[in-house]
Order: sequence, then structure tokens, then C-alpha cells
Amino acid sequence: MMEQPVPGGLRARIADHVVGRIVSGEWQPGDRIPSENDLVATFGVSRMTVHHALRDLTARGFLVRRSGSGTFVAEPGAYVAEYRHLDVIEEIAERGGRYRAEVLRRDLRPAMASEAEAFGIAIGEAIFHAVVLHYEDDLPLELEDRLIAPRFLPDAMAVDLSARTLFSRLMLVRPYREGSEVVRAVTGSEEERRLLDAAPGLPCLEVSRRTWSPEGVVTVARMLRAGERARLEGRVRSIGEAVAVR
Amino acid sequence: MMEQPVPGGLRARIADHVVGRIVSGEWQPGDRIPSENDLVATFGVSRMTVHHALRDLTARGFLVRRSGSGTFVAEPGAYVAEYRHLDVIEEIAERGGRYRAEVLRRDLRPAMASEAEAFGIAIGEAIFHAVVLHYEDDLPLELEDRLIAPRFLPDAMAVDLSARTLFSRLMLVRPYREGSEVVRAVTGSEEERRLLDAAPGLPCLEVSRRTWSPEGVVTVARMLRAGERARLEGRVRSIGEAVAVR
DNA sequence: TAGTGGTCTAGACCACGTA
DNA sequence: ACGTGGTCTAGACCACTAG
Repeated sequence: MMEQPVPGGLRARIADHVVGRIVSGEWQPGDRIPSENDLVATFGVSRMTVHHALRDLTARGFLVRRSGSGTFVAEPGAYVAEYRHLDVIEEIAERGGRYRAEVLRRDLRPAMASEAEAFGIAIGEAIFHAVVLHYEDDLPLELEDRLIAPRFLPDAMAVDLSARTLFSRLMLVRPYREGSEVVRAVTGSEEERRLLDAAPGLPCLEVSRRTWSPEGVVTVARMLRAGERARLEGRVRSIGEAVAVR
Repeated sequence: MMEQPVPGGLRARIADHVVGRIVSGEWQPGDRIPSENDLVATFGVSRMTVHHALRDLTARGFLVRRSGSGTFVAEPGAYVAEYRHLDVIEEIAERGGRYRAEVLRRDLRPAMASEAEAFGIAIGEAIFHAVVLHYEDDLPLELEDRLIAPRFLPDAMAVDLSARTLFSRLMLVRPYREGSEVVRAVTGSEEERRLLDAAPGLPCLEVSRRTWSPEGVVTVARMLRAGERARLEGRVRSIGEAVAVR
């Protein structure tokens, strides 16, 4: 994610020095560390080099910098876990599996009140609704229930969903977006469990995601997986309070 | 997370220009964008300024840079979801709840084979094992089963767990760590469901986390929550393939 | 007022990729 | 051989903070 200084580079030497003092406990959370000019004198490098090194460490959550005041060791108040979500087709391809999709529903219909509110449109305005079951090697992997604002995918009713998912197609037209997501453990409805071939008592993992572009909400989706297929693996890193995820 | 250019600054002007071309679709994923020297000429700024602007956009997932080759619009092949994990006590405090802990187990015992392997120690070497049930307003919220390498928390058998969690205590001694984490939907054992006061059929969300410092594995923990209490909320952002989370 | 970090300049040398 | 991005220098001005 972050640009890492080249090993052996001057930045890396400075960064290693600072991180070393922090992880050894010599510099405690909240402590003020030497100023840029101090480090310039210590290492005999230019100020820009020191600045870059400290800037990287700030982005990585080790430091908090306050202009006019100084550089401080961050208070490690939280963890951030990062999960990489691939498109279902890519995920299956990575495992070497065979992909197949079954389209269970595909409507262009008037938006209900709750949907209109979510998308910031008027009640009754057209909204695209698709339910797709994704298979890996002929076993149901994921049930996707997705709403899309038609203006972002005008040909939504016509597109072929066997080679490219709606997710991926939206990526093509609005590649750079933000969103929020909620993960829950759920039972799922009778119907959903039947579709996912979930044994009685087998819990499901539900991921609900809402994504938007600068022009408005693009899509709202609910993805359901059952049992051992429902597994999210992520990386965790310690962060300082001041750089907490917004 | 990332250092954002000051609005109105030269960096921001360059970054806005580039992002604008990308989100408008004028520059497509995979396209090569103007070189640093081109942008220097276009904007009449120094190369360092252009470099910083493009560097930030790379870290933010918009661009991929290949030394000797050029700068390219990133292929948005994946999403990254970020979840902020607070310490249980802090999480409850944020909601204004009352915290209470029940220590169900607290052992310093020989490590079994699988545990020894996970921690990189010898079989039979001492390992600290704690099981704690965290209550919010006298309702069980989370069941925590944690192993700790004793060298990182030598006084583990003596510490008071009612005011500060083991998580938070480990934070104090080894604040800057990395880890991996797996989220699953599970049923949980009879015993676990009883402790969590989980109604029959109510699924549980399990978070398994392994964290390490440069000196080795610090702790392995399994956190279990039931039903609507088991809810992870995160932010999502689009990223380019080349900056995918490692 | 002195020190801090934030930003920017106008040069420079380097490793690397491509032609 | 040339252009690319990566790194570094030695200055500079600024807004802000603290004593």
C-alpha cells in the first residue's frame, strides 16, 4: 500500500532507526521524538529525506505529526483489518475452479420507499434488481441480491451475466468508488438456504455493501454464503488513534 | 490514512487533474498517462511536486507506476474493506455501556503440538491460556479465547482483567504489530452458546486473529459473538490490482 | 520569538525498460 | 541511447504552536 523506502536507502535507515526505538519501548506512545532538524543533524541528510521518512511512518500509523508542535509516537488505540474482496469470477479462477451463474431474477421496476431513500431518488422511479446465484464447480457458492441505479448501467436488462458479473461491469463504468459494508452471521431464509444447498443448522455469512460514486449511490448489494465457503481472510495492522479509519 | 494535499496546493491541482481524467473515463484503466516531465511542463511546477502528487495517487490506488516504463491508470480488479477493531472496553464505552469481565480460565500450561507450532516454540514449553467472557450491561457480548507467549506478558497470571483487557495490555508492551485474521459464521459449541446466551438457531460470528511482533508470534485469539451483536461495519474502497493488499 | 512541520524549487545521479 | 520513475540535495517561504 505504502511506498516502502528501498532497503539500504537513506529513508529506510531513518525509518528503521525510529521504528526500532518505538518497538523497543525506548520511545513510548505519546512521546515527542526528535524534530526533522535534529534528525538532519544526526544522519547528515537533507531535510526532505527526513521528512519523507517520517511522512511514511505517519501513514503507516507509527507517528502523529502536529505542525508547529512536533512529531509524536502514535497512541495505538485500535486495529484495522483489511479484507481484499475479489470479483467472484476472479476468486474462483484463482482457486482454479469452474464458474457458472444462474440468474434468478432480473427486473427493472419501480423503487419502493426504502430503496428510493437509499438511492436518493423518487419513490416509483425505475430501479434495476437482480438476483444471481454464483456456482463454483456446480456447487452454489454465493447468492447475490443487487439493486442498481439504472443511470449507471442503462443496458442492465440486456447484458450477459455468464462471463462478467454485475460487480465487474459496474467497475468498468464507474471504476473508482467508495462504499460501506456490514458483515453479519445470519441464518438466511428457507429459500436462500435451499439455493445455497445449506445443511440445517449451517450458518451463513452475509456481506451487505453500498457503493457510491461522486454522482450518487451506484449499487446496494447483499451477498450470502454458507458454512465453510463463508470465510473472510484479512490482514491486521496496528494504528494510532490519530490515523484511525474515518 | 494518506497524507492529503492541502486544498488549493499545487499537488492538489495536479492530483485533481489526473483523478478528473480517470473518473470521467477519458483515461481508461491500463492507459499510460503523461510522464512526470510532461506534467512538469504542463503545470509549470518542479518535478518533485509532480512526483509527490502521483505518488499519493498511487498509494490511493488510482495509478500504477513502473520505473523505466511509465505511469498507468490502475486496473480496478478488487475492493479493499477496512474494519476498525476497537478494544472491547473501548467499544462498549463508545456506546455508553457498562463493562464487566468474567474470567473463565487462566492457565500457564505446556503448549500442545499445534500451539507450539503456531508460536514457534517447543512442545511442552509454557504458554498462557485465558478464556474471558466480556459483558455489556450484564449481557454477554463476546467470548474471548486467547493464547499468549509468556515472554511478552510475564505477569499474565497476576494481572487484573476487569479494568483492562489482555488485548489492551499486550498493546502496552508490544504496541506495533501485524497480524492476520479470519472471519467465519459458525454455530459454536453447546457450552459457548450457553455462555453467550445464544438462542437456538442464532448463528455466531467468529473472528480468529494471530498477531506477531518482529520477535515472534505474540498472541492467538478467537473471539465469538452471537446474533445481532456480531456485526462488523467497515469502509470499502476501490483499488488497483498492483496495489492489492499483500 | 524561536522552533515546528508543510510545501515547493531547481537542480542531480541512479537503475531500469524500451526501442 | 533515451526516457522513465526513484531518490536525494540544499536551499526557501509559509502557517502554526509554544514559551
